[in-house]
Amino acid sequence: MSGKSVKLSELQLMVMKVLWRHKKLSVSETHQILNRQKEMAPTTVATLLKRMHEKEILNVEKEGRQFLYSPAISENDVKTSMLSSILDSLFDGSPTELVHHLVAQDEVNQNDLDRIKQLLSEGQISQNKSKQGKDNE
Amino acid sequence: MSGKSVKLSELQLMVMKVLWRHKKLSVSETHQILNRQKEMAPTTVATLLKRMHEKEILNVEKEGRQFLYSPAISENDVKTSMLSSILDSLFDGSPTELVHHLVAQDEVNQNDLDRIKQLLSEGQISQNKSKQGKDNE
DNA sequence: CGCTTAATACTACAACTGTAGTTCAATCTA
DNA sequence: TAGATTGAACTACAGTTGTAGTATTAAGCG
Repeated sequence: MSGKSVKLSELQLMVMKVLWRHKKLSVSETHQILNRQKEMAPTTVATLLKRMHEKEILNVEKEGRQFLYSPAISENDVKTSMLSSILDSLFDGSPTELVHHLVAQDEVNQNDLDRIKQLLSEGQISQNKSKQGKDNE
Repeated sequence: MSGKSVKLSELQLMVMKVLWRHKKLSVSETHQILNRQKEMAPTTVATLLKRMHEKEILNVEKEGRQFLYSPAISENDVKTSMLSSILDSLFDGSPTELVHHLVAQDEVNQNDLDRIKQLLSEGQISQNKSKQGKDNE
């Protein structure tokens, strides 16, 4: 399971990232955080969250008179889904192509290269990846 | 240049792929090709092409009484743009993370792995960051 | 108990997208 | 030359997204 193709807009992704990090937030909390990156009205955020809930990418629960939203899909699922989406649509499903492009366009520095190789070497067995960076708040 | 952020929908990408491959096509030719993958009315294709031209992602030229459309942006630019877009939005700009994810999910088989490693080795030696000013964007 | 406030609900609207019908004009063909 | 065909132009419409104003309602405060 968890193999549904999720496609999120830029903004929706911003919302998700906030919620992945904070687990569960009210509308106004979400607004406060989002507002730092991009100014918008509180009602805008409310609408966004509501719609995202309608699409079942967010869960809601009521606490008192306010809603608490939380992610209904994991960051990993979204990454997988979006990555495999561009993989198919742009790179003919070839990860090699993708990586090649990544390297060729210089998005990757020597350090990255080393780490990637490192990771590839140990790679194919363990798929343990959990690194959560906290930023603001 | 060529550092503008292009974002194309799935369908638009299909159109682009057809045009990248065939260089220059009339509406009906495009329709015929696209129609194999996804059934749609000829007028639909015409509308698509027209809109894409309005957005300057396609060039047009008139031949007799029909239009010939051709790509106004290269496949490479689109790959770069979309790749760097998800790189930033999903992987905090870290190609390592991206590759890691690619590997961690079953998208990559042993053969891919080998080729990627191979390719990384070359990348590291030959085109070793011969550019400092990645002042794109 | 009224008033202010906080929160949600409802409504709106424009741009973009997928989709395609209808109309009109140019061409080809019998 | 008239009818059929081909292409493009114009129009339409619903769904999504970004954006936010307005209305309503439930609390909390004096």
